[in-house]
Amino acid sequence: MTEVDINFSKRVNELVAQIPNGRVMTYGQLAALSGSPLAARIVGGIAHYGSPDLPWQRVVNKSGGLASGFPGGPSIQKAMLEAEGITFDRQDKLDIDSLIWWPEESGK
DNA sequence: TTGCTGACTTGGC
DNA sequence: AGCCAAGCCAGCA
Repeated sequence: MTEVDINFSKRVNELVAQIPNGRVMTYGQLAALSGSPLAARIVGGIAHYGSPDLPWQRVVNKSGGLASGFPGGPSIQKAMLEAEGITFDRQDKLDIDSLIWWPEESGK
């Protein structure tokens, strides 16, 4: 009955679903926003065993690189992000500093 | 039921 | 500069 009723996975699930087009988020951010900044791994687990309908391709690691174990390979994720309007500085690296998105920035 | 792995992050050497 | 180890929580076997 309270906001704490939301589970970790549910919280991450909602956040990923709210990522706008042309923006990306890091696992650490999703984890921190979900309540545990060190639970970045859990976000990945949720991504694999969570809702496949969410834009997990917009979820990247803090290194500015793509996620690991992505279905099809990082090249697929890169192609998806490029289709969203994201530009890559390297073969598999993106400008995380410019493409990173925060839920509080959604109105800023 | 318990145990282990896992789509990561950060700090220390 | 790059590499190693520890920590977190949830889902599957």
